[in-house]
Amino acid sequence: MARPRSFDRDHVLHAAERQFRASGYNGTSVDDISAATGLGRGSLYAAFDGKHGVLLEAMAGYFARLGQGPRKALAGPDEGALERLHGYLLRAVHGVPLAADVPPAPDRAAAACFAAKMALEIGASDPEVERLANDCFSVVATAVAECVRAAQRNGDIDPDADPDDLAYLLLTIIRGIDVVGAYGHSPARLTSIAESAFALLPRPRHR
Amino acid sequence: MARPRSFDRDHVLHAAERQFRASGYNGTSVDDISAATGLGRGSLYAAFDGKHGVLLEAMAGYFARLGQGPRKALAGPDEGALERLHGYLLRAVHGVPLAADVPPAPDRAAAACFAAKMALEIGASDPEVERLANDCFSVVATAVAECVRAAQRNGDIDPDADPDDLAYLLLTIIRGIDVVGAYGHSPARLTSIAESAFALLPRPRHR
DNA sequence: GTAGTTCTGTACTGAGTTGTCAAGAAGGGC
DNA sequence: GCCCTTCTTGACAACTCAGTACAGAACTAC
Repeated sequence: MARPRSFDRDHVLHAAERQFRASGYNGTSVDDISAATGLGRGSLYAAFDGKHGVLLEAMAGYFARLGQGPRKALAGPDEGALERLHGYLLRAVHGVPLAADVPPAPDRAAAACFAAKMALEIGASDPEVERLANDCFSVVATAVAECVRAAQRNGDIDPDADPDDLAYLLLTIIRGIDVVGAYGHSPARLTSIAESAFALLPRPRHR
Repeated sequence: MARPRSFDRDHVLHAAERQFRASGYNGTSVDDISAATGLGRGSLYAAFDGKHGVLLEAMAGYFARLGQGPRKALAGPDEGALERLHGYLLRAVHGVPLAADVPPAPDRAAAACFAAKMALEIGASDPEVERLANDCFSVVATAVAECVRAAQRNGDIDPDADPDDLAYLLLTIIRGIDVVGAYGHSPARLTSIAESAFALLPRPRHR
């Protein structure tokens, strides 16, 4: 009974996310989003209620993808849990991809976690963004902690270590790699950091 | 033979730094800087050549302060080196203060390392900022590595560990704490992360 | 005290920004 | 095939921003 939307909502949000990650929130104008998505201003305002609305929805989409990216990558049997953690740490060197089948962003600052970037830039003055970013962190932290527990059950990590503490630490390191990557360090250097972190994981004592 | 400046250059740069750290680069207007520093536009342009110039000089000042803050805090005899590392990690929970005698910023995103914040926000499109930020990182990394070596000499850290790798990892964790802090986590949670990191430092085997 | 130089504040310009609006286009129900 | 609803497009007005220019103030040297 009415004209249907001619654009794919997710596709638009992806393009907007890429733009926000590349230029930051305040560095991105509505015209930039318009150009990146191909949508006119009017459509943008009608569909997302402006720049801030686009950001919130893009972050919500990002959050939703975390359930299919990191969470799936970390879930699995106890046996390979330690190796899954290892792989996850190493993949963090290349940043957080826009989507599973999309290559990571060319420059490292744009490859950093979307939620982290937005939280650092505007989280202090934007509670909604801060909360969304924290949600992103929490969901991955839970997945990492579960993977740590799996590795503990398999005897690969010291059973006395607190899995939640360890998960927080690992995620903190991964977010730190994003920052160090933004300084312009080579992937090799970042890999070295990730490997050092992995090497320090507490192994069972009776080894 | 001419009218002297009526403002203190360092004071102005400090105020500008606070503003940049609170609102980000693109979120800060020249008028904001003017209001924060009390300087008129004309004086700002004459003394610093505009917003970008203010940023570069503020970052240079930040860099200079690193030599008196972290570097001095980490330097010292081999004996207390491990404890100095411990203290440094724990202080990172409160962020990087504007100056030694100034309390840390009220909200955590504004307390994050100035260089890191700027690198993440505009480093990708601003090579000068990226380089300055990297300089900041390097000088502290060197100081941390030296402190690690001191702790190794004192038998508190595994002598087989690579001090440079460990320093990079520790600094990555500290930068990660900035990010996690921006999510709104409590200082207690950040402290827990810092303590977990410290606990994982490789101790000598013959203990 | 005066001249000369530099600093300070403000007004101005042009570009860029956001959010709105109205007119036209496109598609589904009947 | 017609009508109605919704989407889309582009233009518009109000505003903010960065950077410049100019006039006045302050200070020093003589």
